[in-house]
Amino acid sequence: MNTRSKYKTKQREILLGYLKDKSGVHVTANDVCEYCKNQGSSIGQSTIYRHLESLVDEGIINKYIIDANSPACFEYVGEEVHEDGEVCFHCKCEKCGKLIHLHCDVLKDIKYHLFEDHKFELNSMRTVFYGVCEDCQIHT
Amino acid sequence: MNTRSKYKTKQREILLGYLKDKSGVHVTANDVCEYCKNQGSSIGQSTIYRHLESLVDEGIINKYIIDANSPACFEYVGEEVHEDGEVCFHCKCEKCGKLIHLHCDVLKDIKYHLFEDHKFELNSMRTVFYGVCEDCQIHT
DNA sequence: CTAAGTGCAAAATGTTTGCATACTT
DNA sequence: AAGTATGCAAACATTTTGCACTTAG
Repeated sequence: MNTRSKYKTKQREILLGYLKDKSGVHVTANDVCEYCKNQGSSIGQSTIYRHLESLVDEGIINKYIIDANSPACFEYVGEEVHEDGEVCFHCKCEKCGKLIHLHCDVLKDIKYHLFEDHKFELNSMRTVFYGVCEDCQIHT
Repeated sequence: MNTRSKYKTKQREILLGYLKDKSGVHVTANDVCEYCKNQGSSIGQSTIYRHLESLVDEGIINKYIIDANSPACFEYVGEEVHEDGEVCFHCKCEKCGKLIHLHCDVLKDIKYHLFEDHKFELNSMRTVFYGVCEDCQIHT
């Protein structure tokens, strides 16, 4: 469980830089692999997985598990502490599998409503809306 | 994607019966396997997975993914037909595992909002809100 | 009779682990 | 020098798939 990293290595810098650069976007372990490959500075997948785990542990990135058979997604959330405010939702298309990332004020109200009226403290990080995305509604 | 079952088979009956019996409890694909084995009427694992998928598709059971490396959990939520207007949401407590059913007008608006503003057609049967229930907020 | 369901074993997937080597401090 | 980090390949666990066979309607 205690997987925090202690040394500053080239691999960690590259990985963290990439994640930071992709702030607000979902990134899979494989995306990182690909990126590194294309950069010439390839990083072993075990190293990538190990760092991703550390970073989640350290609270620098978040991990989202959308579906059993899709790869987990990671997202940079920063090294600063995040107080309240930040509410982010995910929509998963049941047809094409696309993952849509929503930062929306109206949706923030859901969290408030659930808590006030239903005494349910929503974990918006983990909650995923299933449905059909725009593209798939057309191509039916 | 259209995996609804059309025939009534012995295997489906056994599986559904077991799930119904375990209402309110988490059940993994493996649990079903074990149960069947112990009942003498063993069912192939592919059949189990295929039925579980159908049942999720039909909205009779819900699927919960807790962690990438743990098996998915399933839970019976009922066979009643939900008419078009009926929007029903489920809240799952991350601590005690309790499943809460919500019929709420405010929540209906979410569906409308997602469609109007994000062009996303929500499947409310399949969407689960994760969070912490009232009881578990107190006992922390 | 036909379409759907079954079950086995093999494949696929995403992730983790063992271990020898290389790097940080 | 000592403790970490790395990377490969092999191991893992869960879930899916191909295919021949059976069964429900």
